[in-house]
Amino acid sequence: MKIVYMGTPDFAVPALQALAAAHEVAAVFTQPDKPVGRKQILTPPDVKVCAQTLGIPVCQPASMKTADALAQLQAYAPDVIVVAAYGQILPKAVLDVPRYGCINIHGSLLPKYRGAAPIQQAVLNGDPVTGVTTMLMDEGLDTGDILLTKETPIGENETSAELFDRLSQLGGKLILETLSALEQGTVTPQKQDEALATHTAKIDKSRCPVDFTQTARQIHNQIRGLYSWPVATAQISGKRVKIHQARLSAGSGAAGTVLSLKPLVIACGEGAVELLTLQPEGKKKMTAEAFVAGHPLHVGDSVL
RNA sequence: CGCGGGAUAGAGCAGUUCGGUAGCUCGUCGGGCUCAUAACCCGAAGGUCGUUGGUUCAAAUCCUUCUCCCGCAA
Repeated sequence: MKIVYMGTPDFAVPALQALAAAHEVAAVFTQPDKPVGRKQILTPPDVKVCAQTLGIPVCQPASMKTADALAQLQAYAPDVIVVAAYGQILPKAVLDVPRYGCINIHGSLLPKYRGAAPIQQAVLNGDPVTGVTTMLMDEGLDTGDILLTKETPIGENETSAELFDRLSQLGGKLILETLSALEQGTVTPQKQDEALATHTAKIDKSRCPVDFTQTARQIHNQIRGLYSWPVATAQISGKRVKIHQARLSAGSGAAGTVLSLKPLVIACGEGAVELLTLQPEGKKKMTAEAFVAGHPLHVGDSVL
């Protein structure tokens, strides 16, 4: 099949690689290069870098709603368009271009977690299982008919970053299966059950501060769900500190109390968490052991 | 020139205001104690204090040049 691929961040890279190995990928559409970081260096999206190494033509229209972009797309005459974390809503005119339609790879088991941050949301909620879904896109937000799904368990200590990585690989496999099923006509699109649909908002930094009066499990889910971006934070020794990684620990006490320094264990509203990797404001990431070595912190102190 | 923090022993920090032979915690190595230990005790090694130039009898500390790292904002 002749494919046009639309995707932008690292999540969309494995699927592109999988497709390029098995099909003809005529072109890749991705977001324009954007200034990134403190220095505002113009950086190409991961998918663009990947497409270039594969020798696939890249288009970066600012919007797919323009006549120019549409014409550009039509010129490739794709049989199918595969979309993964592209970052733009596709207008009906685009959806109608390929005869097999537009297929989206989504990082959850739809209709659960439609929207922007399905993977992080699954970890934040402490879900035991999640997966990827391929669906026929329609004009709604992740509301199209489901083609195939693949489940995977979420590890007890797995972070969003790790799950992202695994799901992107799974997505690559699933899209290949989906395309061959489509070609052979062995898949029937299934309507989504609206009653079970949930939405996930984009993650922002307002969810970063940790409230140690919550249960250890809630806090643990928050920390691993927000890793590696934007990362949970807390006030320790008067400084704002990012908590990169932590895990559940035995022990209990008044919420926010330091129960031990080696390892660094903090009591929560219920249970306790062991902090593993920290980063004070203006400093580099460091182990909890290193943090304790240079900061006035004692057993019995409170970090609330 | 968006705002701000930082660069001192392998790691994390103090010392910089008020210049005067570099210190703390941890780690490492050696020894001791112990049935034993990630615990405890004793001892040791390890730093041209990010770079350039300057002021001074004397600079981690004051002035100057540059480099790099990071937090926030976008």
